Amino acid sequence: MSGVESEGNGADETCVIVAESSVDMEEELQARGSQSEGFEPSPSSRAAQKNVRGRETDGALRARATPETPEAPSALAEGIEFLPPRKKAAKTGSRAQPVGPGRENLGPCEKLKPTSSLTESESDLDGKGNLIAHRVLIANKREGGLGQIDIGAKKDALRAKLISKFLDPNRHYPWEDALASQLSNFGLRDVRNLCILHPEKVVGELKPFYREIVEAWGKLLPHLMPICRNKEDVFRLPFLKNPCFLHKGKTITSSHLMEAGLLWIRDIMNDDFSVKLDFIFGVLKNKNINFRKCSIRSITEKIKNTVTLFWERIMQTKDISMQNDDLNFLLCQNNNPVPVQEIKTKAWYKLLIAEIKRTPTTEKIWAQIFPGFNTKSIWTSGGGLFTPPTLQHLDFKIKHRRIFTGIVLHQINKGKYERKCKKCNEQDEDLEHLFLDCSLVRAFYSTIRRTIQSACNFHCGSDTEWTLLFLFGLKKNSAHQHTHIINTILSYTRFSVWTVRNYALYENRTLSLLPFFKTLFLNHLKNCFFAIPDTFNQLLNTGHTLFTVHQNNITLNL
DNA sequence: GCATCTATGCAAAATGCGAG
DNA sequence: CTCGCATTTTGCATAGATGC
Repeated sequence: MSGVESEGNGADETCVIVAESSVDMEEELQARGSQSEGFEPSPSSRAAQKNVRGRETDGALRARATPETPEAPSALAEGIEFLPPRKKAAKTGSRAQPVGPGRENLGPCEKLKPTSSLTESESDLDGKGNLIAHRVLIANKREGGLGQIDIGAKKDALRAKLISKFLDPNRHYPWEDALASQLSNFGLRDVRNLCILHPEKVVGELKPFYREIVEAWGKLLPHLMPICRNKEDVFRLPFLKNPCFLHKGKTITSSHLMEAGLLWIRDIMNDDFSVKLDFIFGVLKNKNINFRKCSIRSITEKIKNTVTLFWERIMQTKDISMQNDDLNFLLCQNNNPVPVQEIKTKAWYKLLIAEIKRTPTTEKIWAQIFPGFNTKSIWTSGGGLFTPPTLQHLDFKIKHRRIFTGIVLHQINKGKYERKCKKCNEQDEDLEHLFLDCSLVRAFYSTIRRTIQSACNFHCGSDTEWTLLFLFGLKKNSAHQHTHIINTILSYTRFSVWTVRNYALYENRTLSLLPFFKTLFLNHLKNCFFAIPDTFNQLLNTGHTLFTVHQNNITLNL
């Protein structure tokens, strides 16, 4: 599928996710709209606006470490960003965002850059650091993706829909004859070309549009079964490269039989499924084909076995009434065979996606670090109450381990970054150190842990469970009544650690974690108080003692 | 960490060759 | 002409190296 991979998805392959990992389009639009009206759902950004605007995360590096590079305007809240193919991205500034307000302090010879991506620093990482694979992101959120659309699969699904319309005996379309004539012009030179998987050489000779149709159909064919009402229908099927007839999981090929033009089951079999060996030998001899009887015998024996099995399967399946003997297929969904013309494009798409999507690599790594931990559960953990996109973004990056730690940065630019943690100067900074083991972080965590325990009446057993909690949050469907609040606290906890670390690394500034966290969290509560008063009031009355509201003034009990 | 390219391994099909 | 064994070819999947 060179077309799809190299062209169709070229941009998708390098796409990156910036924020809003769990909001749908509507919410995203709302968030953007409210931002433009001055409402900022992220209190962090507010705090940052005063003196360190936009430095919460990536911005820090961008603003200081590379003064010639302007920070992209509200880059982190921009949503999903598609970067052009890497080489072009590095060279051209054509996709750069216009310079927005608040950019006065930047150097004179600034160069416009694309908006933020998962990369931390443009000067060091632009175009590098592959982010999260497109194949992962097309999975749904419960599987670690973002439900991103795969355009290639979407296209194939539409092509498949075309075929299923073509096969519908009850409806006729003006373009059917054109498609039928194309199908009789290659391979088997018959509409039953739709029964087999064609090699690339054969498909390559087709006109581009029909080539796409045949290729898309080929991807779905292994899921399908041709409708056969009787033995005669079976005998009209081709047996080479037909996914119905598998031997040891593979389709059967035979250049001898192909060359001899013996393509259909009825060409080589009698009504009792015995092989017409002598006839085959005769045909091969007549056509001057060099062959071995034993080779032919073994290949036909395989065909006989698989055809017999297929026939037995046909006998077991339900009788599908057909009006005529046109070619048609069934798709088995949940053990329920459905004629293809009833299949929706979305169902085709899902089938195609299943082949492409990959489970996130990060799952394996978390499983190594936490033996016995169900790593799949991280995708349904976290979230919280009106969590700002910036925080969701960070949480998503942590889950995927796409954090540019000291070790990674050092690898990329040895002169500029050290492996050591800038905060404690004790150990090398890997992800576990950054978010869990750093001595400063640990002290902070124990405070948060005590707060959650006492104010939210939440208790979980072991230290490991707490560690997992700090990394991923509580499961969304957790029975605990304060799940939302706890997840919000934890999200801000991670975000505070990350931001304070960035101040230390990029600006040599030391901030205290706890006060920083308090400011951010309080601002968030205030925003929620004004933005979603009803939900907020509901939360107030659930019995926690985390904060109180008195005359529109929120007090944090921390 | 991921994408790309290349090398490698594997199994099945095709072929080579000698013996009968 | 057939058979058995060995070898080559082919198609496919996977592993490893490399670059970003």
